[in-house]
Amino acid sequence: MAAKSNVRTTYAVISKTAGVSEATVSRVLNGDENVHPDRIKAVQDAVAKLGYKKHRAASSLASGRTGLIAVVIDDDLSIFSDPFWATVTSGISRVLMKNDLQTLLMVANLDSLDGPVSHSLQAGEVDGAIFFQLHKDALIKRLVKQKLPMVITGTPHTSNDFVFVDTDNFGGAHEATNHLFGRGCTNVAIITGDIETTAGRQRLDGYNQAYRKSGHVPNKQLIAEGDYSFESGKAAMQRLLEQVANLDGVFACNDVMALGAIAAIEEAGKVVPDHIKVVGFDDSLLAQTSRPPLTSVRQDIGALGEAAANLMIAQLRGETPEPCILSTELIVRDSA
Amino acid sequence: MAAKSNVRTTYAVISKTAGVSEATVSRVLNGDENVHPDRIKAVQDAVAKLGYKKHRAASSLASGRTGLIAVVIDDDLSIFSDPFWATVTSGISRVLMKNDLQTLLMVANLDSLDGPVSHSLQAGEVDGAIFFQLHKDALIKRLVKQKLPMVITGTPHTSNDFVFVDTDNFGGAHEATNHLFGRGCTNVAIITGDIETTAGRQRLDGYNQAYRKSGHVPNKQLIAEGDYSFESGKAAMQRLLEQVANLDGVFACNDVMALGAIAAIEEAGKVVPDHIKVVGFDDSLLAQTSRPPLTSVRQDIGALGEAAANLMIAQLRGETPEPCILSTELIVRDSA
DNA sequence: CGATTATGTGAAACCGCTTTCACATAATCG
DNA sequence: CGATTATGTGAAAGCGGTTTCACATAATCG
Repeated sequence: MAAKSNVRTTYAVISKTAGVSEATVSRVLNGDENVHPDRIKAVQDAVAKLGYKKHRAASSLASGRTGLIAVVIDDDLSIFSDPFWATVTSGISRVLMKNDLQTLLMVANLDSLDGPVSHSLQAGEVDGAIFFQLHKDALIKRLVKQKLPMVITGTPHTSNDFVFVDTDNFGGAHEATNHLFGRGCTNVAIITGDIETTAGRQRLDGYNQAYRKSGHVPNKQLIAEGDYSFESGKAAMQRLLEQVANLDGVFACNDVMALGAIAAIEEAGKVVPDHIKVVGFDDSLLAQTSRPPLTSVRQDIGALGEAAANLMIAQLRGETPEPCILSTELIVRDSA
Repeated sequence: MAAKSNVRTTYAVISKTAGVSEATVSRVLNGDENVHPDRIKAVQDAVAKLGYKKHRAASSLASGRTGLIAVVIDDDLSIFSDPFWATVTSGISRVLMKNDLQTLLMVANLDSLDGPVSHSLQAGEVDGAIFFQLHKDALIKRLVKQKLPMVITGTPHTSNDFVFVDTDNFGGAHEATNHLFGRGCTNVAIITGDIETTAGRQRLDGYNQAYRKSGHVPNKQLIAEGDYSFESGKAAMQRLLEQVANLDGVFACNDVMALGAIAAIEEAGKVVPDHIKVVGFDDSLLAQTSRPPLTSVRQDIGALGEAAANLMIAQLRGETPEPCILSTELIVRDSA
């Protein structure tokens, strides 16, 4: 009388209830075309009735597909204070989940080609990997050879052969700089981000081109190098204030540096935006809460994640998708 | 002549190279005590030589353990701008990885007891789950019955039966309030967070108790309700300024609201900290970059994640660990 | 209308690891 | 010193799906 309760529902049970073989159950559950409608129905009914859910491990073992996509993040300083990747990741996760894939998070140092992450990826523990802002290409190159589907968030140094998504850094910087000219500025400086990164260089390029288009020539003195930190923004601004007379506009390559710049400007006794106008990049929370509220280039970070996930899914289907560049939007507030 | 290259190394290969049975290979690789040292050595050598890595799916299927821990995040607004959970998660991930566990990220709406997350967890796709700031206990309660090891980050409403980690919200708020009195304030208001949450209530309690200890009685007028947003902080402060004469100190339950409060104070023509002193909570990036720099209660968020992971690991070992409360530190800057 | 091609199905092998069980050998005991 | 108890090991049976293969039946053809 004691019913065997709580035994896992398996194909055995389903095939019995539906009156078909386990093979057919598998076919139905994997969307095989060549199954008679009646049986498809029978299986689906049984599945619904029994509340069946496939056993991932068993399925993986048999099929070789794990249903897992790794999101790999270099274990860096920036991670700890930057809401950026959190947002991207949640975008990725949402899309993957909709496609019945799981997100495996790997936060680790990627310098070594021999770390646990590297092992996991090479051992086929995942069906694909999405990378964030990589400084080292070595690992990626190796994985590409192994034909592991990959997507890179941010433009890679060696742009060939990789599938990537990125914000339109160039366009955003271009628009920001343009906006400053449009507001009547004539001496517009830039506080760059880390020029080692592709994003940093692209933003600088955008600034330069906008400058040329305005009919002026970008003076080298107007280019101050920062590293995305508050301090660097402040220091860069102080230097600019000393060296450049008539400075009336600054494009900072992220919001944090823009705030640093504003701090420096106010310490020098000048007023934003009356004397000097400031534009940031990211449109982070900081931009909204600072005083004066910061004009900034917004990138749709969630969309970035979703795009990355979609590119991954395309690859899993066997397609070879084109890289994807997402456009930006200038949010105008009081600072410029 | 064509060597079968690129075939996966399996126990079959290892057992041959090491001259033992597959069973013994398994024993060695799972740390079984009862194996002769010589054979352990033999197996380990073979493993090293062949660069072997266990096949997770196969191992899962056979053992019932997946090696996966879910990190479950309610798909809420807060996620998108709050670096908090990113930091916690990376702490979790780091510790888990060290213990040969993987982090499965699940960002989803948890209201339904029938969503994909719920299914995954109940279907045994993971060995345990770490939850963030939950509003609904229903899912958790069900999982607890299924004996799925769980850790909750943040204090749950129904505090019994759950293993959780949290910041010492009470202590932090207590210290913050105390600090204001120590600075000579006599009329100290609080801008609370969401009182529905345990954290919000605990911070209020800390404020109240510190107030009483100082010998004064906390006036109801001094308690303004916020919801952690900039706007709410600003609005709350405006109300306080109207209603309370001689206000000279404010404890805001997070940094964002503290900035909102400062904005309101300055708009009212008063100066921080000369007229009114302000303390925040979180010691986020905002606190460092605001003007004046914000005195704030710092919580070690990375440690919170590590603690959560460690509690999970303890449960996996069969222990029933005590909840864990992490202490805070008051970072004194210019605002108070 | 018999021969050929499509279509649908189930039996069974297999994916790579874990674990039970039986068994051989070594250590301990009365 | 024969009888117990420990200790170490391998053969083999799963774990729960997927996929090949052979086979039956239905549709199409000359």
